[in-house]
Amino acid sequence: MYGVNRVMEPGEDSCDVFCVHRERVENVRSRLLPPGDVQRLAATFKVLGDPTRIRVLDALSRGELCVCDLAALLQMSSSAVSHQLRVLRDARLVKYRREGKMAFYSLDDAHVLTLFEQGLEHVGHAGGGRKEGRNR
Amino acid sequence: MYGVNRVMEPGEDSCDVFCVHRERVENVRSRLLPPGDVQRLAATFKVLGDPTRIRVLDALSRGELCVCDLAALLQMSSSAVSHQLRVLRDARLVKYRREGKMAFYSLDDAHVLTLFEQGLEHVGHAGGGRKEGRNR
DNA sequence: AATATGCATGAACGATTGTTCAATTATTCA
DNA sequence: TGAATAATTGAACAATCGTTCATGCATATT
Repeated sequence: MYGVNRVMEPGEDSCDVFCVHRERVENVRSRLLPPGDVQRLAATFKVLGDPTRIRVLDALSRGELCVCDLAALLQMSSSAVSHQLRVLRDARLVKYRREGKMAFYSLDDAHVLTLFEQGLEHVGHAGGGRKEGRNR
Repeated sequence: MYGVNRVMEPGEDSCDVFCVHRERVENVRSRLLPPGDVQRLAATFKVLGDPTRIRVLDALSRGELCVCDLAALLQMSSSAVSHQLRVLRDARLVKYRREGKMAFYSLDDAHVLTLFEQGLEHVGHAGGGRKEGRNR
């Protein structure tokens, strides 16, 4: 098939590991994401990778809510909510608007909801309980 | 506007936190994702939330590779790669095919690439270096 | 059968994470 | 001005994560 189990030449550019489909690897290497993108991408997904933050985003997917609304809704302290909101804010997943002493949070843009839905598609939303398509 | 800063009645269903836009919260509460979906969604994103695993998926986005290819390409031990591949496999993000003593890994389905691209859109792939659209 | 290879796994370590508790800032109302 | 309220912040803790190192298990080669 390909050049399986190629043995590396003595003088050749050594890269620590042998036993490689060389052409294929070189081809892929030239098209890898730049490190900056890798970091940013991983950072974004990492922020999404917490149940509490998912619940926050899910709550906000219907419209803006203030911190104490979120705290009441999710049954957690406003401190905990606030900490998570900061993380979400730093990742530009939510934005906020101040009105008096309250802060109203909402999803930052459409990408967030799309990511959300794509994720749900992947896990197959097999849990039931809510209608498909999230009708909104 | 809404019923801001409503005071909770003495006999009323207490939920730990006050100061709520009650109708709004109740409305949202009835449409929240079921806990199972929340967990699965967070678990999937958590797996995606690591630079090494992003690099693995990025490498596999061009086609299947064996473990030692990945190790050479990403300059890491095959043990580390194998561990991460197991995590990715458990999350159904990659699948594998055995051929002799080699294991060829590839992305599990189209959702993975879509999630990937959506994530890139969110971070704005500001790093440059690779053409937009990933032409594939 | 004995050796070598490609990969998977378990234990263990340092590093990071999310929560709680306490204190602080900023705004509203009396 | 002073008290009350909404939210933010910092320190600290247990829990989780990703890597390394060592070992185990198949398959292939001699």
